[in-house]
Formats: sequence, structure tokens, C-alpha cells
Amino acid sequence: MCKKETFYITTPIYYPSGNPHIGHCYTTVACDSIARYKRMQGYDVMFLTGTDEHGLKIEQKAAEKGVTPQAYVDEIAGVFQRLWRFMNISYDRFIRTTDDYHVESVQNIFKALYDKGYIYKGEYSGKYCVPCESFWTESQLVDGKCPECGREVVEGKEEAYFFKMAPFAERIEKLLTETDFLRPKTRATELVNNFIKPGLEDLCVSRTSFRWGIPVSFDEKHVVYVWIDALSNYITALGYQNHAFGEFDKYWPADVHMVAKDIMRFHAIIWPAMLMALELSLPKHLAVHGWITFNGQKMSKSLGNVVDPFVLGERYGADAIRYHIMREMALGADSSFSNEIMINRINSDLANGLGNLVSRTVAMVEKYFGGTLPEERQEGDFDAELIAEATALKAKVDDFVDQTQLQNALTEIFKVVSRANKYIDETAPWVLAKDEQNRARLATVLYNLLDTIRIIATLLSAFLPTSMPKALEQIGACEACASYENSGVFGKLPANVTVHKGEALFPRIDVDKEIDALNNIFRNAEVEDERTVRLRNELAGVAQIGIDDFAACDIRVGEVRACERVKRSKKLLQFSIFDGADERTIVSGIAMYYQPEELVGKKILFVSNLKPVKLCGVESHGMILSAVEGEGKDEKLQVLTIEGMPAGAKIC
RNA sequence: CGCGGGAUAGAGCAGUUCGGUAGCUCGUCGGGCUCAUAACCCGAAGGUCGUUGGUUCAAAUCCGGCUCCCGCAACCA
Repeated sequence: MCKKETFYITTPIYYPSGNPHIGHCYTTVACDSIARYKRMQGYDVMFLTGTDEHGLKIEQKAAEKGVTPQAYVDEIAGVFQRLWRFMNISYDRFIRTTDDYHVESVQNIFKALYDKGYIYKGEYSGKYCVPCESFWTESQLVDGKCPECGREVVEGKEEAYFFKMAPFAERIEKLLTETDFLRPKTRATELVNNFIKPGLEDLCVSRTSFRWGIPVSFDEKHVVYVWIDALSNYITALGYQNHAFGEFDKYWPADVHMVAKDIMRFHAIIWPAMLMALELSLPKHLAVHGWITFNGQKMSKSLGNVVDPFVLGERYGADAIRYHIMREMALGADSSFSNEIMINRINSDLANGLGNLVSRTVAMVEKYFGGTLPEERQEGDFDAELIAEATALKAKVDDFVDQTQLQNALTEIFKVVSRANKYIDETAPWVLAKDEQNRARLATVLYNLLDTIRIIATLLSAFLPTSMPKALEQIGACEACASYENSGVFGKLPANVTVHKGEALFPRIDVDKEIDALNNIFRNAEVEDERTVRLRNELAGVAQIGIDDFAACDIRVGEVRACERVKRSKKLLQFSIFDGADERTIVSGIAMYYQPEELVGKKILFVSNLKPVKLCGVESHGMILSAVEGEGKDEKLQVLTIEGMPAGAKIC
């Protein structure tokens, strides 16, 4: 017996700095569907997912909660695993970067790269900020000061290990531009122009500023930084450089790494470089998808509550959620999520389209033939077209799955669902049923429908693994006739098939009622709570200062005399501020919130004694005070203004 | 002039490689049907294809200018 062909597919390992949300589901659900499809096709599949558990942020999160980092990640990794079970994810292995075998491998890989000369001990060329415990490269430094806190930094005496990227630049560029490694390929130019053409900088691959990581085996004060630790999971999980598994030769290279666009760069550049350095073959494809946005906003932790996959799945079923995210998400592009879009999608495709097709077909077989079809047949109009479309479906779906275009695969399947519904109208079985003479014709029509459903449900079972077996059972398909091979052939159900009416596969959802219900469930309560908790932590974490420290900061009223945009900058506005004596230039990153002319004539508050800093070529003498809430897209900002006091007045 | 992507019906998108009747899904309106989960089927309305020039017998498609949006990079004192 010859060996089965293998297929290795991975999700990223997720960073458990918070609970998973619907955004995490997409990659995993998509990979799961591909994995199931490939298994169905007879491949020996390895489907890997997991969690990336090291790093400073985890250390801090754990400290906030007053638990050890290990206890913290244990808990969250558990939540991820529970979610995947809930979503019916058929992963073959779940790797945690805290697993012993992974630690062993990473240490070996690090050592191997060091021995080969690709990793060398160096020093930060930038400087160290003691209070922030952070190193900064020259390009990050702002006028010689820490970009985080603005304080003085000291010369970097700390050593660190670096990975040489330059030797691989040319090969990586070719990989991106001349092969179909990257999907969609449109992103290749962006990567090449931004990172490869300017010259790849060596990568800092160790840290001494935190302890929660894998120690460098030959230099224990260093821990391995995220790149080598996390990316290598794709090979350590197969047993590369460890004794836990012996499947590296069997499954590597990976067929598909699927990632979201925010980590594309690491997978498209750093990971291939590491593999080249280790002299291993490269993964065949990197499939990059966009983000799920909620009402236009990027999914964030606070929004995570609004679309908690557990809650949605409980209400509508895991398959409905799976279907929705795969159907909406095109490779490469963002897709917006809202409760309304989701419910409409579920209703129109799953409930009205597929679910109802099964329901009405099975109901007619019961009603007209007592559940078992007679064997007489009589062909008629419309049969050929339906059969042709159903028979052609498998090849189309095969193709789109291979291209990792699941959205299109589903579109094709649902075209056949529509065709079948139309066929019912064309043949009007209820008219045939009125005359006993049409018995054979009626049986044929219903058989054609059942067998079309058989093909649909078989192909769809990789995507909707919970509900499709139920559909197959309802139409009386035995396991053998619902095989993948048979999905390309018409007429595989027994001629005298017996159906079994069951529950509605996808109950129709009352849109208005459900949207109200969802809004009630998530209304602010939880989001508010999270914000309060966060604020309490933040406030508690701020170090106390003395009155002298405060006095060191000179805040004054200033009058905005002029304001313009800073060229070549998106966020910067350049102000001319009258401080009571003279006019001074202050640059402020608030162009996203204010038009230049909006603030002219207003009296604002500013810190007068900050050391001058150059921003985008403009020297700034001070800082304008604003109130800020939220981060990223959710950020709100308002400049503090005051009336009735002259410029130069001191704030105390 | 940092790099890249985009602008097509009320919404979301395809079509642009290789010019030739502008298409799909949802929504709206009208009709049909009654097997079915008030589901299904048919039809209609709705677009000067961001703007402006050019090439051409012919431009959503090719070329140039402009406006706006979105990523990446830089930047938020």
C-alpha cells in the first residue's frame, strides 16, 4: 500500500493576552474547513493550532491579575481550546510555546543558528531607558530621548543576540515576487518596497529585559525573543529538534500557513529567512486574510464582548457562525461584521436556501410516497440541467479550496442550492402528485432533488461539520454513498431511498427580535465593567510623585496665533503659540481630530519647559495638553481650552 | 512628490489582465406558486462605473492630471 499524500496546514499561534473573539475564529475555522476537506479527499492531514505564551505583555498581565504567568496562560489557553471544541475545530495538535518539547527545540534552533554564524552577539546600537526597561534603536529615538517617556537614555551597554537577515534578502524577494507563495500576491510589492529594498536590518532575537521566555541555553541571562520562539512552532510541533514527535520529515514543508494581515510581514520575511538559515524547505503557501471589522471598526478587546463567539454560537449554532465568517471573508480583504449582516446571511442562505430545500424535499417524499421512493423513473424537462450543475460542482469546489478561496467555494455550492429550489418550481411536484399517472415522473423529480442535496451536503460537510451529517441522514444517504468520490457522480442514492424527516437544520431567525436581544445582552454593561477595571488598574499602577515633581512641570495658558499641517505627516499640526511674551512653535499629533483653522484664536494649555524636539523636521517647543480616551480607531481626543485668563497664566 | 491598494445601483461586491449590450448577493416594488422554515420561483425599478482631460470607430477597462478613502512605513512631547 502506498503512503498517503500529506497535507500540513497551520493557524498562527494566538497570543493569549485576552480571551478569544470572533476575529480569532476566522483563521481557525477556515483552516479547519480546508483540513476537513483535504481529509475527505484522502490526504494524511496535520492541522496545527496553538498559543504563543511568552513575552513581556503576558508577564505584565499576569502580574495585574496577581497570578504567575504560567497560571495565567494556562487559563487562557484553556479558553481557546474550549472555543475550538465549541466551534467543532478538528485540529490534530495544539502547541503551546510553554510545552517542554517546544522549549527544547527552540533552544536547539537558537544554538544551531548561532553555530552556523547567523546569530551573533551584539549590542543595541540604540540606547536604554532605565525606567521603561526598554531599548530603542537609533531610528526609534527622538532627539536622543526615550520615545515612551521622553526621559534621558543611557548608552546601550546591554548585549543582545542578532539574527542576520541580509544574506536572505534576495531569495526572499524572489519568493515573494516570482512564486505563488504569497496569497494574495498583490501584497508582495508592499513588502518588497517597504522592507527588502531599503535593506533588511538584522533582527534582535533575544531580550534581557524580561524573564518570561525561553532561556538561551548557552547564555542564560537572555531569553529568546518572539521571532524564533513563536515562528518556529510550525516545525517544533512536528518534532523538529525535539524528541516528542517524529513527524518532521513526514509533514514538512507546510502546505498552507494561514495568517491575518497584521502578522503577514513576519511570516513572509522573517520566517522564510529562518528556514533558509536552517537549510529547511519553505512552506508552499502563505494565505493572508483581512480583519473582521465590526461596524467599520477593527475588532478589539472591548468589541470582543459584543461579538462573543460563545454567545453567538449558542444562539445560532456553531455552523451558522462558521458559515457566516467564511462566506463574508474574501482572501486579503477586510470584511465587516455586524449582527444584522450575520443574521440576514444565515437566514437567506442557510435557512431559506439550504435548510428549506432539504425540508421541502424530504416533506414531499413523505407526503407523496410515505417516505420511501418507488423505483419507477421517467425523465423529463429540466433534469439534465440540474444534474449537470450538481455533477460539475465538486471540481469547482476542489479548485477553490486549493486556492484557499473558501468564499468562492461556498458561493458555488449555494448556486446549486438555488438551482435546486428553482427546479422544484419548474417541475411543480405538487401538480404531478395530483395524478397517479405521473407517479414515475414525480419519483424522478424527488430523487433528483435528494441526490443533488446529497452532493451539496457531502461537499459542504467540511465547512459545516455539525449540520451536514444531519442533512445526509434526513435524505437517507448512507455513509458509503455520501463519500467524497461520489460527490462528483450523480445517482448514488439508492433508487428506493427512504428519508427521515428531522428538525429544521437552520431555523429562521427573527431579525428584529434577535438584534434587540443581542443588544440587550451586550449593552455596555460588560464593556463598561472592563473599562472600569482597566482604569482602576491604570490608576493604581501610576507611581506617586511629590509636589516638587509636579512643580517641575510648567504648564501655561497659550493663545493659538496660527496653525498649519506639517508636511509629509498625517498626524502632526504645527502651532504658533503666544505664551504671553513671545510666539513659539509647538508640534502636536492631533491632525486626525482638528482642522488647522479650528483652533486659531483659542486659548489652550501647554507644557512650556519641555526640551525642544524635532518632529518631521519641525522643532517643537512644548506640548499642548489634551484629554484622551481609548486607543487606535476608537480613540477620542479633545484639546483643553480655557477662557477668561490671559496667555502666560500659570497652571498650578 | 515615501510605498501600495481602492472609489461600479440603497448596502456589500464582481467585471479592469486581453477595450465591444454593466453583472452578482442583500434590500425595495410588482406578479406567480402552495411542497416547504411567511420559505420558493419570475419580473421591475434603481448606476453619466470618483472627477477631469487624452488615445480609439468604441473606454468601467488603456494613458495623464485631480479629489477622497484604506493599508504599510514614518510620526503622536
